[in-house]
Amino acid sequence: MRNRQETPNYDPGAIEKKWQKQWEADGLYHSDIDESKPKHYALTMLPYPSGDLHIGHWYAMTPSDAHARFMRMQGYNVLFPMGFDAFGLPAENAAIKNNIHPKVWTYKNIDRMRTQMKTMGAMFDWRREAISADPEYYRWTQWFFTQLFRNGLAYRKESPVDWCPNCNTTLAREQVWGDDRHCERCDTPVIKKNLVQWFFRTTNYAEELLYYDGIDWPETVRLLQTNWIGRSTGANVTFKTAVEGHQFDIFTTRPDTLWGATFMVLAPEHELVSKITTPAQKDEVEAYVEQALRQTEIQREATDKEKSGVFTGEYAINPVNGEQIPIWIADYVLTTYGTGAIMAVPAHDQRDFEFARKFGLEVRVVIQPSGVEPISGDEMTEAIPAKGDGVMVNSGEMSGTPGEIAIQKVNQWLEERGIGHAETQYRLRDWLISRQRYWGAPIPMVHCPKCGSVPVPDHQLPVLLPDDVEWKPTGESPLKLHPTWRFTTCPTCGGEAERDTDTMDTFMCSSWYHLRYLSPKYDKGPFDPKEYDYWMPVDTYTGGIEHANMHLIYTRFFHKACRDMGITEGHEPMMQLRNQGMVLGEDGEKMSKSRGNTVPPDELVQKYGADTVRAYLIFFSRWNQGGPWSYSGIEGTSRWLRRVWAMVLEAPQNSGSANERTIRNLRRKVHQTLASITRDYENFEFNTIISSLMELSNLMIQSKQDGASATRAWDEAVDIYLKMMAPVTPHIAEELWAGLGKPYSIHTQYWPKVDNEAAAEDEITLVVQVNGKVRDKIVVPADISDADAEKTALTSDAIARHLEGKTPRKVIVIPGRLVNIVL
RNA sequence: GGGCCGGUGGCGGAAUUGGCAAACGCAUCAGACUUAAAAUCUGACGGUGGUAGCACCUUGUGGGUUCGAGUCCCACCCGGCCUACCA
Repeated sequence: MRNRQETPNYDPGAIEKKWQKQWEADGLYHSDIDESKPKHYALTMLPYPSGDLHIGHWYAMTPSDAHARFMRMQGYNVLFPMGFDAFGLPAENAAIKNNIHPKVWTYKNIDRMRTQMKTMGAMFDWRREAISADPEYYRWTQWFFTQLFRNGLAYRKESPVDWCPNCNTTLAREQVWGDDRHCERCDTPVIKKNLVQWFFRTTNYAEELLYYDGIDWPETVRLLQTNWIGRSTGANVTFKTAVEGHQFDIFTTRPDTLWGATFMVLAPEHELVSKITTPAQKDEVEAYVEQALRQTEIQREATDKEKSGVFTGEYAINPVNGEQIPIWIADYVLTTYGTGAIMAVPAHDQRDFEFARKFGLEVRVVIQPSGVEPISGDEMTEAIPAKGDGVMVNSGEMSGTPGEIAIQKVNQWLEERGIGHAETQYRLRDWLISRQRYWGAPIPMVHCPKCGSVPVPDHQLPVLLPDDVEWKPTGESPLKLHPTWRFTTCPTCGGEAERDTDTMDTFMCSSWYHLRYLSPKYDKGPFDPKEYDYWMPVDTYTGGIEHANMHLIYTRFFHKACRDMGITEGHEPMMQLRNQGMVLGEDGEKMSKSRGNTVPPDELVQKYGADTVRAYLIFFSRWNQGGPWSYSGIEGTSRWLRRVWAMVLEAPQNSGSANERTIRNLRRKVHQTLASITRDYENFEFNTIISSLMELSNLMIQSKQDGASATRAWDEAVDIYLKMMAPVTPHIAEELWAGLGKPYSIHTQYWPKVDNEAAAEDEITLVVQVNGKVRDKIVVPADISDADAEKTALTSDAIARHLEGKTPRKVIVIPGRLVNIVL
């Protein structure tokens, strides 16, 4: 109020535009190879150009940007690129709805979102922008496909696959969610279809993907991936049918229960079913198979469904004891896992138990748990899981083997007899890559009646996506309906051939975008090796945890496959991963248009400025946790920035000189804050960065009132303060920095160093407890000895009152903190 | 059913990783400034009792370890996420 005349108002709209222009004009955020500096590749997951920048994008990108800026001030040459994951279904859906070409829709959205993103003031190097729908980008996506094909990592097969009837396309296993098995994009329950599709051999890497050596990834992501990959160990055992001697393998995690197998179960789709079924059972079996297949088509539903199945009429010989046991078929056995056939041990497996009880099959106990009465198969009401503490019984010569060594011993026994061998199974499936949609990178393969599937040669890439296509979904690939596009000649024999009319899963595009950023215009390969050698691997990667089992698995697979093909180096693409949580609406619910609880970032920027929005987003909660938005909360952050503005610019009310104690306290707080904020930036703990800055400005404002503003300590405090806030609130920091006549730009300054002497406390508050209860607080010199601390504590009046004349049994002294007197 | 994460004032959240619970902010209340309002500034603000010094209670519940537990261990309750006939 007093200084309105001379102090300009904080006008974020004006200063933010000004500096964004200046930074762009100066190329302040261009990052080029510089061998004299250590490099830091900071990456945040690229957005899909949905049309509008969402507050979630701000939430994801702001801390990523702040951390990148911090690293830059730490002396690193930082690369922080941005681009667009531009292929994908929403473009087609919007196209259908509004009758606008997917390409037009997508590129219009990109322009809009790029403009919006620039208002964030992030240090993106836009020269490195990559857009996955550009032909110069997907040329290399296609090139990678042909590389994978040539190296045996891409193959084509017919199989029952997940089909989304709404999106009219197949999906990868990872893109089918929830207990009702719905489409990840549109929530429609998926159905099964038998189709010929392209797959990548992700399962080749199942084992290696379980190792996270040398990378710093959150425990939760590693756990999600580990569970998804689903490693289980056991044995494969070969059985024969009794009559015709057909061989078939089963997988079991409990080979030590082999003697308890009282029947076998094949999946209805198992190839042996038609061969072994006896004439008497034929009608019943065929009816069941048909019903099971139809059911799969509708949906292989319901976990708590009643067991069903049919006897084939044929028996199997149990290789461990020569017994004949009946072979059934049942839909609780899946073709897609293991060998599609199991031995059933009802005494020790709940599913088998339910099946046995329903159909009156024998239940035979072969593992006797310790400390329990011998159990009888007839009397059991549920299966007794075979745990490690049991002992094998009713198992011929293996009887008496203790549980801890049973599996290993049986495996050895099986191997010696050539009956079976130890085996590891993974739940992970190969990655289904074909999509029956238009807006994607065409699969660069040609199908020739003579030569089979032939990859399009490198010099013919990219296989361009034609513009003149009827993209309305019919269940057929739109490219198939194009009058001419699919007809071509075979690259091998020159004969008439057809192109593959499917496009690739967009997760293929995003599996390597971090490589394209290195050199988005490079045309001799997917990336410039010079750039690769300098920048890779990604040092810090940030993004949502929802990608744990999709993008983050795919990109690791992709990198490992490329390594084995000699394209990349190292075992992992991203060294450090950090996940953000989710900003919820003010009502604590997930934001959605239908709920009406979305938060529009553009309006907030207009009202408060980008710096306030950035600061509030990282202040309101722990970043990896997320939480509800608050419109009144952001007012507090806005208030803080206005206070800082006034603190730096307004003429002091008290221009006298501060006393020594004020100066000492000011410097101590500044350097203590610097130490804790430095640690917070390093650890991605952003919310406490803001609260520490608020605390410090509260003290600085007080110091200023006490006459500190004409001192060197004050200048130092302001200098450090602006540098500490620069990564989070880059515009106001730059403006105030410039206003003080300091050299442009604050963002190229080095991070200040902590003065440990200044930060040291010379007095501490000694907490004195009696029997663990705080009874006194005494200010003492910081370097007080344990003995003196004890003496001081014991002589306090307040303590004496609580001692009631008794002699302490024990006194515990925690140096610099407290004394606990135990009576 | 299995796995994981979480539960701290009216609200969002801090807590040096076993050492003063509630930092910082929001909301609220009171006061200053103002003709008035906004903005700004000052103060109060976990609960109970007391004029007060102070005392007792308090981190989902119950137990345990420890001189000392929001933090470690055991059991349970609640909420969220993932997964699911995976043999």
